Amino acid sequence: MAITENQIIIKDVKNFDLAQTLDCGQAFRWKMCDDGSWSGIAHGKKIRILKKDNDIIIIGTDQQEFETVWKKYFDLERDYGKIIESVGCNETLKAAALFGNGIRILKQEPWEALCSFIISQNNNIPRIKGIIERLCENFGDRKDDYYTFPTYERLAACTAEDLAPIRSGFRAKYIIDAAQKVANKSIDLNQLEKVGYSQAQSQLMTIKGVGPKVADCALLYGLGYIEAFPSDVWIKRALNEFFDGKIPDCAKPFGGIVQQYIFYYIRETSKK
DNA sequence: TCCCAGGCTCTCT
DNA sequence: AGAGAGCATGGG
Repeated sequence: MAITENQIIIKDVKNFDLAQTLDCGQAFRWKMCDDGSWSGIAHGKKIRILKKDNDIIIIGTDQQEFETVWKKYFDLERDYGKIIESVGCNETLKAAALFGNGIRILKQEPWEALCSFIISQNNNIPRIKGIIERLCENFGDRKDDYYTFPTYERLAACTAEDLAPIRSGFRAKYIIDAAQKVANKSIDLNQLEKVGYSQAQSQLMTIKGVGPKVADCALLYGLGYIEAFPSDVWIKRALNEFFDGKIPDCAKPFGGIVQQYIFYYIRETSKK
């Protein structure tokens, strides 16, 4: 790894395609810039990231922050090549994994993941992005030219009418219920990372508007449960069409990653 | 215009 | 326990 004043370079990173990872529907605050780099906000910080050959360059950070924040966020210590190899038990699965071989599962902040996927229900990705942008602009903290993701404390103090400007529809009351349950400690998100998948899922489902799918998204993208397998309309269609309704056994230990390969594969190949 | 979207709640069998 | 309507909003 090479370091200069305001950026770091990570040499020879495998299985990391920025577009595949940042625009595959797992996170909603990344934008591609005119020069092909990507700009995003996470953990209250804004960075730009780009790829040059097989090197990853992160602008707007330093080594200390990289070690404590971005290394984990971008899941850089996981060997995705090995996972892709081990799902060879099924030809369609293998094809999907190879097609999306640059996807990494981002380890997002638990509250942001939970809140974002509450917003995602019965919704489409462009509109999810818009709602989240308005949520941040209205209730996040301003930091020079951007807004952080709102805290649950801030949203716990809101009414559904207060959230009207973000135009989230019927989801507003769900956001508030989630924020209140986290704020008043009836749900401890940090604790959920340690209690095991099933326990964590059922606790999340005590929130109004959180069912198995939204819970699985929070578990996978926010709480580090790589075995969580969010099953939305796209995945259900794909499972029925290609996999007899359920994922092959060889994929189960890292179902969430495989789920993302399938999601990306069917959506990209169905584009006109 | 119309259909549908990274679903869930509520009600009625 | 299983099926189906309704939900807010707006992208394509």
